[in-house]
Amino acid sequence: MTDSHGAAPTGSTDVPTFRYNAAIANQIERKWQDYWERERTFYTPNPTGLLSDVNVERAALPKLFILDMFPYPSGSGLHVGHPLGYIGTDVYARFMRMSQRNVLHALGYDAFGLPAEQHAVQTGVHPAVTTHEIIDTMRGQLRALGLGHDPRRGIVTTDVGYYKWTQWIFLQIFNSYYDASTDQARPVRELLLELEEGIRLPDDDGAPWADRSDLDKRVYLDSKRLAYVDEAPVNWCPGLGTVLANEEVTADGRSERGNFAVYRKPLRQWMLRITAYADRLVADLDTLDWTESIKLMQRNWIGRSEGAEVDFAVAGHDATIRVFTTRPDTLFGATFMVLAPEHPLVDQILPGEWPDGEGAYDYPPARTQAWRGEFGETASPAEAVRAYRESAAAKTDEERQADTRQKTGVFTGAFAINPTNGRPIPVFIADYVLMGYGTGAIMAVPAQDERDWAFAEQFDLPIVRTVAPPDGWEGKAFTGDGPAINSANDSVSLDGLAVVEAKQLIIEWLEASGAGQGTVTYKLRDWLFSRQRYWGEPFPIVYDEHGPIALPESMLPVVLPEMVDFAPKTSDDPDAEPEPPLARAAEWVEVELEIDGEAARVYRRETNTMPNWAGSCWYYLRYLDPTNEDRFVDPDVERYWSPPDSPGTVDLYVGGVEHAVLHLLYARFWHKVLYDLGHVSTPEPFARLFNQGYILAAAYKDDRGVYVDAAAVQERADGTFEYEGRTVTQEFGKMGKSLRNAVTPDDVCGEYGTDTLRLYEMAMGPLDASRPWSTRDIVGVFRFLQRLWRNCIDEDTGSLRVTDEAPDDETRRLLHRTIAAVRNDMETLGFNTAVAHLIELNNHLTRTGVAPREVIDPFVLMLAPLAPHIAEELWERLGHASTLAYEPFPVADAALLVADTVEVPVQVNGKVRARVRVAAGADEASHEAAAHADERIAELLASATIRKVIVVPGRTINFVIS
RNA sequence: GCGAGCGUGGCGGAAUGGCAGACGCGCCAGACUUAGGAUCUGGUGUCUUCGGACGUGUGGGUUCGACUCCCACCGCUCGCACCA
Repeated sequence: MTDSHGAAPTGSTDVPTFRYNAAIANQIERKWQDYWERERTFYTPNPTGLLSDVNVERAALPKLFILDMFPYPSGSGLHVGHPLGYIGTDVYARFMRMSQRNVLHALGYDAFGLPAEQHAVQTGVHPAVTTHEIIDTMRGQLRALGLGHDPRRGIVTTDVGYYKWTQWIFLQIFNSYYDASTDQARPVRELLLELEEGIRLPDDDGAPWADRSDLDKRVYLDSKRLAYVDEAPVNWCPGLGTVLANEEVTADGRSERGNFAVYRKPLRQWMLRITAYADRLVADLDTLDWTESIKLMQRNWIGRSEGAEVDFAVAGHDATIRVFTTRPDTLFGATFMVLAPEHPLVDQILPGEWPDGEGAYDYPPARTQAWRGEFGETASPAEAVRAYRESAAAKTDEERQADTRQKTGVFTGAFAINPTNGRPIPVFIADYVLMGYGTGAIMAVPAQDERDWAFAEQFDLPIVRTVAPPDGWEGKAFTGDGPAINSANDSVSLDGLAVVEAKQLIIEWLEASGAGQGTVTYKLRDWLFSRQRYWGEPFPIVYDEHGPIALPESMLPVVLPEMVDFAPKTSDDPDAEPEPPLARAAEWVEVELEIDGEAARVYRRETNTMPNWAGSCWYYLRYLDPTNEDRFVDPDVERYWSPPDSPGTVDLYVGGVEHAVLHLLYARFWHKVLYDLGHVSTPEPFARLFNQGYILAAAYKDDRGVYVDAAAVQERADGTFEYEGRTVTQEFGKMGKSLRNAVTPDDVCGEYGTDTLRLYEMAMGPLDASRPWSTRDIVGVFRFLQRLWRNCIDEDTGSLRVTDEAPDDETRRLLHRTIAAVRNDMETLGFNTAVAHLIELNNHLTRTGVAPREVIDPFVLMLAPLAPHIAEELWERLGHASTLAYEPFPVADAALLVADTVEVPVQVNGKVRARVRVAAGADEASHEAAAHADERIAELLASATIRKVIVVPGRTINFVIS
């Protein structure tokens, strides 16, 4: 503690003994944190089960589930930015407890994953050890913030008792398939039953079900599961020895952690069939109370687009190229095709030599020459294709991005047939077509697509407009709506139709002629779910010689084996093969089991582990019933907290926008699977989502561009900044270790107390806005608490100053206006204005110099959600025997909200010229009369013609004159 | 490039289409003080000939009345980035 600020304890001589300062605040805070723990104040009752022992009468109240995005325990500790959301939810939770709701509010820890593992690798200390040390430290820091969590529900995802159920949910996913006819997940065993009974036929081209071998049947069923093994190109990071999720790779293709190179490499990996839910994940967004921007990000990520698949025959080959297009109406204008460079069909359709002259249909030789572009000198299409692929592969991502204007590609020598008119059109490969989207091939319609236009210009390709641009159109591609032109053949004519109608008609024609059909495509891909890491949940899967087998539920949990050497095998060789650390645990991997009554035999365990996201997909459900050893959550408990009429289990979910897509999408997916299988009663996990802003802070760079310790920077008189005598430049950024601008809650609590920190974080701006931290400003709310304390407690004697005298009328009315305002602010998470209203009321009491109990009692209750420790202390000193946590929040007396008289501004031509007092509820005529009675107004109106008078009773009077 | 959001004092921010700048910081003055970077009291948008005039990024519009609604532009932030 320093000798600066009013926080200095009773060291100097003339500071009153009982003044509210940091020492007294800290003492009060510790006292009440101990009280809440001892009295189990925030134990939230379940209606049944193990957690129905305390406060059980409250389970009869309507439930409210408030959730924070739980923290990842990080070695660098907490700064004041981290708890912003936690304080916000705590204030709301405390308010709702006082509003007679049974509030569930808890905080667990998301502790599996790469950061902890890397830290462990670097220090050589096992991640289980460091993780628990860090969690203990964080629990201490968060306890000091006075958060009213139910401590029994604070699960840790790395505890066996938790991840057993993560594995159990994986089994539910593995043992399910998506039934397109009922549009829901169903158990695979039901599919098997229907196949065996012939109710359903296999949808592949294979033999009748009864004729299939057991192995064929197993392969078929495995191909239908929501969790399946597939070969997929993934982000392989040999420097970390693991594959990485897309979000763990930076924009320039390196690992977020450690900055190692990342390569695309096809590997056999576990995938979860999230794409089966794409439509529902989009559609159900409409039922959620989330910000539009987050919904939009999810919609964009899922990337649903409607269109058609069209088959183009390849001239001279027994092959067809299937394309996806959102503009089937422009099919008549498709003058060439483009395949992704790695499209599997490319090598099949390459002719032996360049088709010039005769072999190039009607295209003149000058043109076909141009199509070869920079590869014009190559001897054959095959060589040109090889050269182009090499040049494309050599490009970095940055070069590719810079190239978005300049199209590159090469003619394959092959021609395809436009199904509308039989015209042969050249087939190209180009890297602006991506293998991973649609079918990896496009029909190019330069007249209606800017990219295709650019390519056509580059390679001298024909352009045929099939949508008439508006008169005077001087642009290139026209992507807007307009009547179709040049779009007719013997069996169909789109000419004159608008885009929507044309699409519909051409799809009918495509389907009738067998050349294609309407379809929907998504940008969303199945979720790559395995990692070559040690520090994650093991899969409940073993292998026999044919493939994966799910362990029965009775064999859970599959415990992560203790390993001394848990480090991944790393290298700088892009061709190195991943080696999961668990593969080295030989005794664990080889396991003899009796599965499903089969004879005991040796299996190999799955050695990949689950990604970090798995544990966070369902933690909110475990909060409901954290100690249940028989179920992931008891059905009765689940139904209590997720009544079927609620749009989602969690009533309010608060967290940063950085999880807008991945975590929130993954969790919604898991929840929907559990919903389909009847394990949860709501179709969505999070009914309302609120994104809190970030706390920003000034950071300072020296002339080398290196960040210096912001706490040691001084501001000069001229507004510039210096650090150790050198000039540094200021910028603002997210608070944290890397910018060296972190302020810890421990610092603020030590200097002012936790209540001041809480109040400051709530007062500094709206919860959803990012705002710069300003240590200098904290003293404002500290003074507020100090004044409130002084109004209630004599600073010299410590005795209560509150009187039983009735407040004067003005004070009483102000109290009730404050109650109405604060209550409204609490309901709408407008904590910044709630604080302002309380400060106003307190300033009024300070001015009048009296503290009537009739005002102080409700004042303390209103303050309690924001600054609970000082509120509890004052509440006790006011003579109340127990905690105020469940006292009813004050209700304003409506009669006191309407004043006897109100001051109304009088405008002349919209400008305020005077204010007059009128009786509350006075009619328009009285308002007008009062205005005329005003000297200044009378003067202004005397020499003018009144054209109109607008009176909004209680609001304004406006004279329109000329 | 596309999409979304946001522009209010020196600073953080308030304002169901009806008194712009609540509340806080800072600043100014005063009180108490050996002292104050503690605490308390008062003041504080700009200009002003002291009547008032002007003020919510810029320009226009709707309205008796616009920070608020509409259009265009400028600036900042975020997301996506050849998605066919």
